Amino acid sequence: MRQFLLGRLSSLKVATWNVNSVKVRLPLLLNWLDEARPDVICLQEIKCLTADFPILEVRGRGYYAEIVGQKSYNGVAILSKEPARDVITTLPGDDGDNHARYLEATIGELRIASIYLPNGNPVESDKFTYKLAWVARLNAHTAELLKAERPFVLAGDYNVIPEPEDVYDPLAWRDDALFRTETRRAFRALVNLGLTDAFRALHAEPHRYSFWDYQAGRWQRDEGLRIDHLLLSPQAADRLVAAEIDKAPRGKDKASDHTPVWCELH
DNA sequence: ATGGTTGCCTCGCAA
Repeated sequence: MRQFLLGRLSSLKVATWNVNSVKVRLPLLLNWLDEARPDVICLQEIKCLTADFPILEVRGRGYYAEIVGQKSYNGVAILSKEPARDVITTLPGDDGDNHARYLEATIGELRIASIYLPNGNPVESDKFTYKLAWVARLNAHTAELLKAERPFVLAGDYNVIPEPEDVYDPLAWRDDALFRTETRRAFRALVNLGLTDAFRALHAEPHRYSFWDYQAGRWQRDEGLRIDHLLLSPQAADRLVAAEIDKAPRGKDKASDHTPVWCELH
């Protein structure tokens, strides 16, 4: 299997990054592609129409691009050194859902999804209902993916804080849509289908974050959330050799409020 | 401190 994952390469680096506008973040994105050289990177919140994605610039760095954009909000993409195959652009289960939040494709022998799960705030609104329904759809679709018994990675901004150790102040976030009991229960049900949280599988230490709010000096005080996750199928988890959160891009000028998370499969 | 910041075909909304 190994030699077929990405042709001549012996390992596969898979990353996820909510860039919060690909237009504004393009210099930082291109810089990170040059430095980190992921084989695949899933992007969220590109915040542009598909036709406006800077496809020539990423081609110049050696990446193919699959894009699901929409005006102003949301939007996901998958950049990869090898071209994507068998692309789907919506999460099955609700034909009326027109948010650009899901993209799934095959790269080499790896199935990969770029996920931008709904935020869900405020909790007393239909946005929270939509969030929980979206996770339920993802759960149902994942159950189908698992039947193939192949390596896959569900990568993205889940807008879910899995555990108290994944947030700087659990009490303050208790009733937020990212940390509500219903949200965490739905996320656990997804993971309990048999998925592995790549970062947590290799890092026991608490308070490792992938997002810091722009407001109130959260970055300067390292008061963040771990909400960007790489969930691996059993066949992918068997090949997991490394996982990291790269904090460096969050500290740069014109940073996204999220920073890249990546894992390596042998 | 019910504050604070960023990005969007911006003057309100989403995060």
